[in-house]
Amino acid sequence: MSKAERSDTPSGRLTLLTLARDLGVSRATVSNAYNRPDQLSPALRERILARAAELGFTGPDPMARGLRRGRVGAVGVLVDESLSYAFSDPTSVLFLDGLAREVQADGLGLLLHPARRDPAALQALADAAVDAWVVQSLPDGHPAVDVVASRGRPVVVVDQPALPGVPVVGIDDASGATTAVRHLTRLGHRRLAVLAMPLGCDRRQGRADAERQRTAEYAVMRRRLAGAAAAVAEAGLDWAGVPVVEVTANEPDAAARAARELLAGPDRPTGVFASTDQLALGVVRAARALGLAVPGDLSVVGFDDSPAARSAEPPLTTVAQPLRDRGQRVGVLVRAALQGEEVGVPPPAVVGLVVRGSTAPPPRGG
Amino acid sequence: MSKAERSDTPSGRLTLLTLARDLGVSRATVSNAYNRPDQLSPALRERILARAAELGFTGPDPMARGLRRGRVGAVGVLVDESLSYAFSDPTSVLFLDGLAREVQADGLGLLLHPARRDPAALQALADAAVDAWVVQSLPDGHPAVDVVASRGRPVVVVDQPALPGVPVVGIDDASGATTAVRHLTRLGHRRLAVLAMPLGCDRRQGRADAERQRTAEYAVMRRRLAGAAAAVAEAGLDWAGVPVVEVTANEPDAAARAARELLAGPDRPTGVFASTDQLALGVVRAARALGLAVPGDLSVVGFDDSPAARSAEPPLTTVAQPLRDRGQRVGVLVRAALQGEEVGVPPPAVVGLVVRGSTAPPPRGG
DNA sequence: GCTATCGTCTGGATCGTTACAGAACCAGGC
DNA sequence: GCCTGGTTCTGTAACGATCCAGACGATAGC
Repeated sequence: MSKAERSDTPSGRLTLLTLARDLGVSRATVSNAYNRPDQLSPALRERILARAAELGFTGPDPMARGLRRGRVGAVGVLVDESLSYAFSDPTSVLFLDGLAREVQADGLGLLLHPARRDPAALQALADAAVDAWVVQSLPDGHPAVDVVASRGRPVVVVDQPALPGVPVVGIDDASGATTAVRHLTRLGHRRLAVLAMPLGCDRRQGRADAERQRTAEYAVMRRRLAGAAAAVAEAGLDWAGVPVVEVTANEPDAAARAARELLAGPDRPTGVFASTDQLALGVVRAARALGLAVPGDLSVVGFDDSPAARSAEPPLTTVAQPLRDRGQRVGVLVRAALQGEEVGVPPPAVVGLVVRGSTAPPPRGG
Repeated sequence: MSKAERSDTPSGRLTLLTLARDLGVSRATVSNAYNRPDQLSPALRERILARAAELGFTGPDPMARGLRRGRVGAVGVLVDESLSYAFSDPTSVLFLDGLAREVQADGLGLLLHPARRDPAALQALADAAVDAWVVQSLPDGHPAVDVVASRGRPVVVVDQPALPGVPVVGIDDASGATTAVRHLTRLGHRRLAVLAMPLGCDRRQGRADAERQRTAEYAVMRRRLAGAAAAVAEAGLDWAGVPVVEVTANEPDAAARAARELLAGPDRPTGVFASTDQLALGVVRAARALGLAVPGDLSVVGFDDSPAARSAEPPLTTVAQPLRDRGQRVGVLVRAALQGEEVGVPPPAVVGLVVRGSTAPPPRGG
């Protein structure tokens, strides 16, 4: 027996060694009983497991195993700012669900960390024990992204920000937005407006000028606005004349507040492109509060095709993106990367317009 | 120099040792540069950190540190079945948000694991590297609960199930339900009905008889039903005559489906106690679809006081429990337990009825 | 000048596991 | 009898860090 084997500490904690000494076998054998059943006789394995249960030993220590194997069984997920936001946004919820479902096949859990900017939070990210990181829809240049990217573990980005050499799972936001706005112009709408999610971290509310649109920190919004602009130009209209209203948060309430003044004016729009379904729901609510009929007086197009869009009253015309699928696709990439495969950047998923009840031709007088 | 120090592997990976050799100092000193700045001269520390940045060394390996220190910086959260459920339920969302906010002060993240029953999933739980577990509202006797409880780490349970020696953060469900139903009886309602969340894992839908109520796997529902029964008895009514309808999921849609048949009958109730706000929202929706006015024809009381209850139309009368606070309280317990403090079972939080617009005296003819 | 104290830094032990090379044993074939 | 091959088990060396007791100078106090 080696020195270690002979050591006779009373050992409050239960370890492989405890068990091995108790049974008079080597640590390696106990380890094999758990990890490689084919490496020892079934009889001995049975004996080991039985004695383990007796002593209350519940298996190898996860951290020690993690160190040795280089795996902990956790996928880090960097979500925007507060968890409640990540949980309130249906897009995000379905994404996380899809991701969790996919990675749980490998026994992986999701380690959620909000992407805060303070040093303590950044340090916590650097210290987080994960096998890979998923960065979910963060603004360009967020310091937390650099931290996780520098840890040398596989990284998969969702939507944004683009990182050199890092696969991004996303959709063709621009063409989705173009389709949405084109739907409105083809219906005959000439007075349009756009509702935008936050364009920066400063939580501004109100008209976003061209400069603000161009310098938006969220790439997704930059792309959707650009797509919308393209459709507007295509219809022979002036993009500068289309009010783009930035909302403080991607929530119906905030959108309703923002939409109220937009719809109260004299030259109110007849067609609104809301860049997410959450915003679209708010627009519909505001319209109703002002006595406007949707789609009679006002057409609203959303984006995402969240569950709420389907069950809304009226059901929302929206750009459909495969929400839960995205999570799953990210999970597939993560699993592949963890198996050492080189993963390329997948092409953006296709999006298509789903026409429902929230859009119609503009009112006669409009 | 020791044998280890002399070792001249090319070392693809960057470790403390790499850096120490490069700088001609000991591993301990490099470690101190990161963890105990007061243990070495500022000049040397600066030199170490600078060189680390140069070489691209981003700090000590989290797993090795985890093994040595006995901490990984993760709180495991065992959530019911699928993550999307945990994310869709506002109760759960606010709870998780409160928990995350609290524990992030210690740099802890939330490791989410769905509580599945298959062996692979249970194994994944046993192998999860966490400092503590939070069990969120699981049915009695769920095998996953045993697994996490047996790992020897601190455990805090939310609502249910009760575990010997484990602190539970919860509310006085029974008295909350009693208050809610009493509110209806005091308004003069005599024909009552109750909507219940799932009582078991078998996702049944329909009337739940006394036996089913008594043997419900979810303690929270057992308590709320018992509380409701008490109020009914108090009003001199027969609990057996009050239909208790079990809904397949805690969602407005499912509740609306279940409520439809309840409200369609000839002797439809004039007052419904929905055991969660989600269910209450569904009842209101179903009532409206049937042409019943709330609260004119039907009074509805919810439970939880979720954000949706406040902004619903009409705003829901409901039993208010401090949702985000609960998360924070759990976080406090977890942090305390991790600091080695003995944590007792805190008393259940107080709940109170918030009377809003969804309740009124029964219609005259009723 | 001699000890006590302080601030810095080092070496070795340790955390609990898994990977790997090889020992011990048995059976079978020539 | 000797070699080959297979199964089963052992011992040692990592994995990458942190903790702790002490070494080493320099400074201060007497």
